Amino acid sequence: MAPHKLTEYERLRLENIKRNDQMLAALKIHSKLSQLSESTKRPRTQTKSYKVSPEKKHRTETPIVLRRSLRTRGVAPDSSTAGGLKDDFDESQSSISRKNPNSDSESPLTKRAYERGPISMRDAYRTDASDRKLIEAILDCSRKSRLSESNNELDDTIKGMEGNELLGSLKVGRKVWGSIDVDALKLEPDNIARVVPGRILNVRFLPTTDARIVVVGNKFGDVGFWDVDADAEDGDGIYLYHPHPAPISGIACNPFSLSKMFTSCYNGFIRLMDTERELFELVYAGDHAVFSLSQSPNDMNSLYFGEGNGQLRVWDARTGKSSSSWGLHQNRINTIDFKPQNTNIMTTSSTDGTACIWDLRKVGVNRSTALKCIRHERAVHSAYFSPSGRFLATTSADNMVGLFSGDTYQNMTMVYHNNQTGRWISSFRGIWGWDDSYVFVGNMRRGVDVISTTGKDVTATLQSEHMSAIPCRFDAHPYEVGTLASATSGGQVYIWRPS
DNA sequence: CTGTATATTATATTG
DNA sequence: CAATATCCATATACAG
Repeated sequence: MAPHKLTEYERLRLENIKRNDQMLAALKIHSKLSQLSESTKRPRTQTKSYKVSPEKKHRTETPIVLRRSLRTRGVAPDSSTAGGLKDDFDESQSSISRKNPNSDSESPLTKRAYERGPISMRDAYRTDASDRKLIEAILDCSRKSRLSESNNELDDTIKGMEGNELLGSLKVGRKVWGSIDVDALKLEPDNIARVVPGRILNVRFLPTTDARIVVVGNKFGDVGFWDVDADAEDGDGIYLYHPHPAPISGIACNPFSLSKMFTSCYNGFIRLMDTERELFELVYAGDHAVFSLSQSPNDMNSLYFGEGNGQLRVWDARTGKSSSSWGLHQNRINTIDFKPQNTNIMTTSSTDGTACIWDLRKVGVNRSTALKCIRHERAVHSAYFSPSGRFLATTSADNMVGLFSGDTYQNMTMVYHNNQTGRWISSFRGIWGWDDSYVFVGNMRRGVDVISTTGKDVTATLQSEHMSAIPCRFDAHPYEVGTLASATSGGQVYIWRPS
C-alpha cells in the first residue's frame, strides 16, 4: 500500500502549499488595506490587527520547501501512528530551526537536538514593526512591580497570619476583589483587536497595574501580545512571536516577575519567555502532549502541567527538573487550578468526564487519594475555584456548568448551558470574575453568558454589535475589577470594561 | 479494549 | 453573496 500512502502525503503537501498561498494573498490584502486606510484617513477606528513582516512571511513559507524535501527524501513519517501527530509537529518546528544551516540536511536526531534549545525572541518574532516598545513596556512593568513588592511591608505581616482566609487570599496572587455591575460592562471599538491568526486557545492579562497587556496563544504555536493602550503608530501595539510549532495549551505569567512567562505546547515542550534575556528558553521537552499548565499561586518555583493521557507533573525551577508523573486521570487533563487560600488544594478537569480535588501533600504518596471526584456525563473542560475558594465551577461537554459549595464542596448545582462548540471553536470554560458572584462562559450566539451563584442560572448575557465572533476563552484582569478579556477562534480579542 | 471513520460546529476567504 | 476549506475536538458507531 506504499503508493497509496505516497499520494496521500502528496495531497497533504499540496494542500499545505495552497493554504500558504492563500495566507500570503491574505497578507497582501491586509497591507493594502492598511495603506488604504492610512491614505484615506478614515475617522472610523479600523479594527486593530497583527501585521506580519514580508521577511518573516518568507520565513513562514520555507517549511513548505522543507516539508517537501523531507518527504521526497523519504524520511519516514512515523512507524507508530499514521495520524502523524508528532511528525507534523516536528516538521512545522523546522520552520524555526531553519536558522540552523545544517538542520534540514541532518538526521531527525540532530534536528531534534537543535530544537531542544532556546529560541531568541528576535528569531521568533513575526510582526512588521519593531518589538522594542513591547520589551521595554514589559521590563518597565516588571521593575515597577518589583519595587512595590520590596516596599510592601504588608507581605511580611501577612506571612505570619496564614490562618486568616481573607488576608491569605490577598497575599496569594494579589488578585483584587470586588463586585461588579454586569450591566455596566461594555465593549468599546478601541478594545478590539485581531492579535493572532487562527484559533486562540489561551488568553491572559499580564499581571500588572502599570499597563494593559494581553497575551494569547493560538493553535499554530504563535504567541501574540497586545499592548491595549499603545499608540496607533506603533503597529497598533500588536506583536507576534512563533516560539512553538503546535497549539499552545497554556500560558502562566509570574506576578512577581513579569519578565518570566511560561508557555506550553501540544508537542510536549514548555518554554520560558524571559524578556530580560530576550529568549524563549526550553525548560521541558517531553514525549507526550502537554495539555494544561498552571502555577501554584504562591510558589513560583513549581510549575504544574498535564501531559498525555491524564498524567500530571511538577517542574521545579530551582533544579530545572520535573517530578515523576502522577496518573491522575484516564484522559487528557484540560485545566489545573489551585485553591487561593490553601494552595495544597488543587483541582483538575479531564476529558475522562471527571473533575477532581486533590491534596498535594498526599497526591505524591498515593494517587488514589482524591479528596473529591466530580463526575460529569461527558468531558470536563474546566474546573476553577472561586476567588474566595468557597465555590468550584466546572464546565462540561454534557451541557452543564457545575457549581459546588460547602466544606467539602458537597452542595451541587448543575446549570444547563449549551457547550457544544463543534470542531472549530475552542471548548468553553466558565471562569470566575472578581468575587464569588459570577461565572463567565461563552455562548454560541456571540455572547458571554453570566451565571450567578445566587440565582443559580444565566442571569445576563454580554452582547455587542462589535463582537463578530464567538468568544470562547476568557481572562479576568487580576487587578482591574470588571476588565474581562474574551478571545475567539478567529484570533480576535475583545476587552469588556465597566462603563 | 484499541483503532478508524464520520458528523458536528463557525469563520475567513474565494470566486 | 454564496460556496468552500478549515482538519489535532469530541462522541458515537462499528470492526477487530
